[in-house]
Amino acid sequence: MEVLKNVSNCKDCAYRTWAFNNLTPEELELINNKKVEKFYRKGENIYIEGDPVHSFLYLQNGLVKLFKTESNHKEHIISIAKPKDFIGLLSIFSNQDHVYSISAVEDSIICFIDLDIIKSFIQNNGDFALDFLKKISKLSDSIIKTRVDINTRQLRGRIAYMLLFFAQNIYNAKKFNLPISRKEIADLIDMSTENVIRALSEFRKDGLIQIEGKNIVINDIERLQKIYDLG
Amino acid sequence: MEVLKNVSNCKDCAYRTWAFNNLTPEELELINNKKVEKFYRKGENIYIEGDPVHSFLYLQNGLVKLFKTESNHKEHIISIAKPKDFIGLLSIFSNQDHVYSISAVEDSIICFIDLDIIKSFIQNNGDFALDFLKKISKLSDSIIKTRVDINTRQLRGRIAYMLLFFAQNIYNAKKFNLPISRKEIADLIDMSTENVIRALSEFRKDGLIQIEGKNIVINDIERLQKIYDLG
DNA sequence: TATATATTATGATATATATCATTAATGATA
DNA sequence: TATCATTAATGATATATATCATAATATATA
Repeated sequence: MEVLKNVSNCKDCAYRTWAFNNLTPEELELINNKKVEKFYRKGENIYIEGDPVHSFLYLQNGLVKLFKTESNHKEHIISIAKPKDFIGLLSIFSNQDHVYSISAVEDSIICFIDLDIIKSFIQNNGDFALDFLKKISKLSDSIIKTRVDINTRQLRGRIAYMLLFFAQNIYNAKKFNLPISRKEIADLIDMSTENVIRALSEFRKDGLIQIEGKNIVINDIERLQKIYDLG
Repeated sequence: MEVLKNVSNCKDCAYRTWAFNNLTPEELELINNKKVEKFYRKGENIYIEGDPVHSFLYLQNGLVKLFKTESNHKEHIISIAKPKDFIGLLSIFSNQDHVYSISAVEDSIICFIDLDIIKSFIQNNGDFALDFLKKISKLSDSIIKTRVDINTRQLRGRIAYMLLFFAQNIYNAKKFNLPISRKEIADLIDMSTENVIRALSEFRKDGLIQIEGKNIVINDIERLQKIYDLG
């Protein structure tokens, strides 16, 4: 991790329109002064389960995963956040400590804003509060939807989901580099690593995808969508 | 469904402390005048997927389920709400229409508050906004936690989870009446109905529980907890 | 009350998935 | 570059779960 020196100005931040559009110039100046931007190399932890909650985290660049080790020792990825996403879960507003861990899946730049500042904005700026709730609730519900989508399907449907997720949701391209390992895919879709590998090989043999290591090309997005739909 | 006439006063509502504690007397009076209490018989739908979002829903009494039919025709229960719970998902603040359906699992009384009123409170009452966000985020995250808890476990662990959920979370008793059918348990934990029945029979044979129809007595809560923990 | 319908229950069998074993390929490191 | 460690790949086998079939109860409805 590295604290960035030449920090960007919040006013010019490409993501400002996301949820910070309703701040007054003074409020914007305040977070601009107080925010800290940090760079994390792929694989680094941003925080781990049990760490105290201090900040509201905002992903500027890169890709991070939210994960947890279950009591049965299985590691589980709850969600993957992409640029413009608030990172974490809403419980930062109600919990003292983080319930999940977060680490960088790709080199990432994360913007830390003191949570008390966000709270004061909610308290004092009604337009911000309402808009913020809208934005943040969308993200929270999409995590729930993802879990349901995945868990009501079996292996092939889940793999199709994951491929479509990266192609459509993250990279917006048919050709991309898988940012996570086969083991991490397994932890994301709750299947064994071997079966993830097998399903990917199967999809390749069927001509649905080309895959060489982490390099993926999606050949037949419609058929992939159908596999997902039928589950 | 039946609109109740002898409505209770919000001031005296046992659940007011939950999230409406920071309202001014005038604001409280406003929701008291505008709220509508409705009675739903077991099995009735409160709303279905696609219905427009009008109200913030608050469960006064009874038990309801939030569910969805997937594209692969599997029905899936996302969560079960108990008294004092806000019902639904946060996306009511960002979506025009409901994404999931809700129906009564037991006879229930639901309090409908116009969503615009809640939104205006968020906009105009900072203390309310902050407290409301805290409360509502806790609920949202607990749904995510539940999905993870269930989906990282296999049949017996999931059944144990479900039994502990009703015993500890809903009824606070070792003896209770299962409010949902075996099929609904299956839809909740993403397993087949037959396997749910089999696991319950197995738990009975092992002396973990007594079960006769919907009537359940938990004999060995520690062992049940262990089955859940080991997954 | 009688009849139809849904729920619960259980066994047999098929299918899906996990686990174990082994090898190859890749990446990290001295 | 050589060595070690991790990841990926594949087959064989064990285990978990779903599906199909059938019967017994329970519940709803005419």
